[in-house]
Amino acid sequence: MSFTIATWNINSVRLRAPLVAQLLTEEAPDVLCLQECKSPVDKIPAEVFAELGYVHMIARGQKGYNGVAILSKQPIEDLGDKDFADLGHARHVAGRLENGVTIHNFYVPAGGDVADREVNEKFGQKLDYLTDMRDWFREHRPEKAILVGDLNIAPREDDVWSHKQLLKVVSHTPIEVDHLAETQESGQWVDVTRADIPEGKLYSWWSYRARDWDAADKGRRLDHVWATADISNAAHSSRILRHVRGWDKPSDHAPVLATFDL
DNA sequence: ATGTCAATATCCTATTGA
Repeated sequence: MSFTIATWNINSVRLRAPLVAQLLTEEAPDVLCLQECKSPVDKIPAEVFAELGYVHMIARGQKGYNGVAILSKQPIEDLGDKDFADLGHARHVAGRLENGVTIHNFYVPAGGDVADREVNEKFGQKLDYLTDMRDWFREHRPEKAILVGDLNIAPREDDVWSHKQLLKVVSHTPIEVDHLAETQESGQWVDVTRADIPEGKLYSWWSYRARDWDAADKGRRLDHVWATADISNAAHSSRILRHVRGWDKPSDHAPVLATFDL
């Protein structure tokens, strides 16, 4: 069986429910993982998605900030969530499909503006969140699992528009890249997107602040699809839907997709 | 490159977060 998973930081699921519906209609992924829903779970417009066949949803939410949801055409068992680094935020939820595949949906803290935990508490929280992820996956070695989400780090030089100019910018600093690498190693996660598309610049986020995001093209690959080694070979056809960033009233993130033959 | 966008609280403007 082949199934396609998509991940998308939606930046308000209520405001952009029509865009979610458009993506579901045009791409028909089996599973869509959303981040930054910015909504309590009971106010997510699940009925809009159910009408399109996505009758199963597992979600965690809070008022105004954060929030993650997994929409699925197939039944998905709620495996719970973990409040990594004890921030009291809704940033993770996990589910299991009937084929036995576990899905982790993450929204890693953005980390604020200054890349120094001594003066910026949010940066420390981001590093602690990643360290807690690392320790947890060391303790609970994932198998037959997919991890997706807005990890808020662009690890490779070709994951950013200018490696040199972003070395001190939160999302691409060496300490963040190191922390992300340790998390990836602890779960023996394979970066599916880069296994599929190993060469060339690849972005999933473009700032709202650019006058012309498309022309400037100063993007970063913050959104990721990882899989454990036992199923990563089944992945193919990875895509980042850049054109979605150009939709009316868009999210600043584009959806990232991968297909697995399992 | 201090620009744009969204949610909230208090109210139609400021603050916070990204």
